[in-house]
Amino acid sequence: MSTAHAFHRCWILSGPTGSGKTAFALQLAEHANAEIIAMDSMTLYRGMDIGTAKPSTEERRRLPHHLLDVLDPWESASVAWWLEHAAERCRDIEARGKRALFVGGTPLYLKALLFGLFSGPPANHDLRQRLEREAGEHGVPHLHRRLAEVDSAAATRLHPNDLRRIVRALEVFEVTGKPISQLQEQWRNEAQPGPEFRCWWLDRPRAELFERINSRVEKMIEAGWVEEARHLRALPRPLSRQARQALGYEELFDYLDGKFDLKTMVELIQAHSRQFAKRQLTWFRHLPQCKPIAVSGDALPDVQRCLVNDDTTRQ
RNA sequence: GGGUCGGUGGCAGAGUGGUCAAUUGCACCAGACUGUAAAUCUGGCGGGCUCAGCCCUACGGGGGUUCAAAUCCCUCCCGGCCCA
Repeated sequence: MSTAHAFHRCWILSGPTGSGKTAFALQLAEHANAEIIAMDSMTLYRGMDIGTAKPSTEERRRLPHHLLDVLDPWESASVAWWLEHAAERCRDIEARGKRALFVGGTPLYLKALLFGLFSGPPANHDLRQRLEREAGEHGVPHLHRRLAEVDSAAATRLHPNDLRRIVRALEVFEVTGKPISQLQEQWRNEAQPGPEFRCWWLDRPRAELFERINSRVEKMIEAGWVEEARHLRALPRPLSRQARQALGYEELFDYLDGKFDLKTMVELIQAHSRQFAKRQLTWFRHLPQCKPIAVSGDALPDVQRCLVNDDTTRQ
C-alpha cells in the first residue's frame, strides 16, 4: 500500500525546532497558492498548543491548515496513521487545484513521505509487553540473540541494546512469519518524485538556533505553558504514551509535583529541545532529497530565490 | 584579625603518593533510525602526532620533599562556615 505516489507533486518545508518554519511557510504557501499540512507528530493533539508551538489562530486564518488538532491527547498516533491521513489531504488539496505544502519537523514522518512504509503489521501491544518483560528478565542482548536466530540481517543492523527496534523486528516476525529485513526491501522500489516536487529544510547557524530555542522555551512559559500542562493533567483521561512524549510536558508535570524549581525545569526543557534539534539535523543533512535553505536573523528567506536555486541544484 | 573546611577538566562531583589525562552525571560533538519518533539506541569528549602507540600541557599560583605528587610539606591568592 504505497502512498508515496500521492506526494509526487507536493512541497515540503522542514527544519529543526525553532528554525522559523511557521513564518516562512505562510509566505511560501501564499506565494504558491498552497494549503498547509502539518508534518508533525505532536501538533496533532488538541490542547497541546503552547508547548508544541502550533501556528496561532491568526496564522491559521490566513490559509487552511490540515492535520492540526485532530486527536485528543489520550489518543495515539503512529507514522502509518499520519501518512494515510496526509495522503488523503494531499489528494484532496490537489484535486481542488491547489498545492499541498507539508510543514513540520518530525523526521520519521518526512522519511515516510519520501520513501513510504513497508506494508507490515501495526503495533501489537500485548506482544510488545511480553517481549519487553522478557528483555527485563534476561537482558536486551538476549532478545537480540533471539532475533539473530530468525532474522540475522536485521540483528546485524541493530545494536544489541536497541530494545525498541529489536522488539519491533521480533513482533513483525511473529505476526507475519517474515523477517522485517525482507519486508524493508520494499523501499528500494519506490518511484521517484515528479518534477514539481520540492523539499527544503531551514538551516540556521547552530549557535543562533540554540539561542532561539532557549528563548522560545522562556516565552512559552510566559505564555502560560504551565497552566496548559496543569489543564492537561486534569483531563478525565491520562495522556497517551505518544502525546506524553512531547517535549517539555513530562518536565512540567514533575515541576508541578514539586520535583524541582522553575529555573531547573526551564533549563531541562531547553537542553532537551536543543538535543532534539540536533537529532533532527542529523536527518536533514543525510537526506539528499532535502535541500538546505541558509537562514539567519529574523529575515525570511526569499521565496523566488529558493525556487531558482533549487532548480539549479536539480539539473 | 583568629580558627576551620575547601579550591580538580564547560558545569556538578569522585579520587587523597605510582595502575590518573584523571570514576561518574550533566552539557556538548558525531552517528543510527521503516507503525511509540519532540521517542529510542550507539560512539566520542585536554591538545598534537608517522595514532591498538607516542609526545606535550594539566587537578588555584609559587616553592619544596620523593625514584615518583591531583594526592605529603611550606607559602601566597580565592571561597564557605565559625569566633572576634
